[in-house]
Amino acid sequence: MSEKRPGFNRQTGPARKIHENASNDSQNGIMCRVVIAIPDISPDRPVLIAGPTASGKSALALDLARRQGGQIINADAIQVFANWHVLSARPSPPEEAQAPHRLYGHVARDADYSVGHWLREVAPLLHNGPRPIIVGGTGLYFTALTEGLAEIPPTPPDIRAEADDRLATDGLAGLLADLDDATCARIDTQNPMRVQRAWEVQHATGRSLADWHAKTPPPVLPLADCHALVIDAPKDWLSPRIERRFTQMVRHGALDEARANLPDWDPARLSSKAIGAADLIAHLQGHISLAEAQANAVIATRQYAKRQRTWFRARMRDWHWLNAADI
RNA sequence: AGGGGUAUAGCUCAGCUGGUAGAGCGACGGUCUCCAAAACCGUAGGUCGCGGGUUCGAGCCCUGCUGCCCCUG
Repeated sequence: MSEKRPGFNRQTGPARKIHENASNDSQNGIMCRVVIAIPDISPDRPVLIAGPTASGKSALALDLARRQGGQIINADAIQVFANWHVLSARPSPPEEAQAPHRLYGHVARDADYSVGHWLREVAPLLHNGPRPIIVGGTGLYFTALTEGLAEIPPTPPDIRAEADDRLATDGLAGLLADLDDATCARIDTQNPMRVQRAWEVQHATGRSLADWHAKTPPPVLPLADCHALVIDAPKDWLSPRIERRFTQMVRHGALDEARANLPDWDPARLSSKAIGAADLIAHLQGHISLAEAQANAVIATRQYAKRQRTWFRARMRDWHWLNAADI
């Protein structure tokens, strides 16, 4: 009874309702009554809020900021992009007005971005300005923040292009041939992206990925120094919300947003990977119906939520788990 | 009503001249230290519409029925 299943190892600290209020998300048109039961949160420690899409983490963050003060910092790989506001479920302007928001929509749609960029942008914010409330669904970002990330220089575009080329002509084997055993043992050698990453690091820096990893610096924000909250959102609870939310997105301008991206649409861009983007574009191009686009997007979102849950369960065992239905 | 076609995994479909079924997608589980709303790995689903018959053996042949599609009237 004391041994809980891995991934459901919730801490059972002193939980009490710290507030109860109703908020009206004017942009998304979603009325939500927020009643949360979380442990004591001191107003001067950084707060981390991770959770699957549509689990209500943004509302929780905003609520905390309004109540205790603090700046809300985005930890979502897609919400950083300027071109998808509604579709990426970014806080609405009225919401953003209620507390300082950082790292939202500040990256151009054709720009590169990655954990490294993010970590470099977050670090200075941790010691300047109000208490950080870092919220998002990108597990890798949180892990990099609290467990450390090797300080590998960004991959130059020409190296990336060379790797793309090499992969296209010689396949995975072509890239693997250049890697050392230690690196091969460390990565998924069947995964083109991981292999390419290792190859790029090797070629751009002259050092192996395994070597860089071995010299990972200490984390920018150790878990012990903050309140780390993960929202546990079971599939059956989350799926209907995902479906409903996409309908809301369409109702609130997701199609117009897609239309604005249509003229120079490039599926290869990172910002184009926003779930639903390609589907809405396909619909605007007359390839599929809106219903199909919607169905595809909902499926992709559910699959994404599953991957998030898997990451959280595996990597955030020591975080404080909150039941989504309780917040 | 007559003629033709079709009925195989949740969905879309493969299955050569008969030897007890496969794929893609979805579902489910997992991996992941720089494209992570990405990429990858694994698992489970089928009394082959129903009933007869031929055959050592039928998803595949014959036949009756039922559903759906097309054509003619």
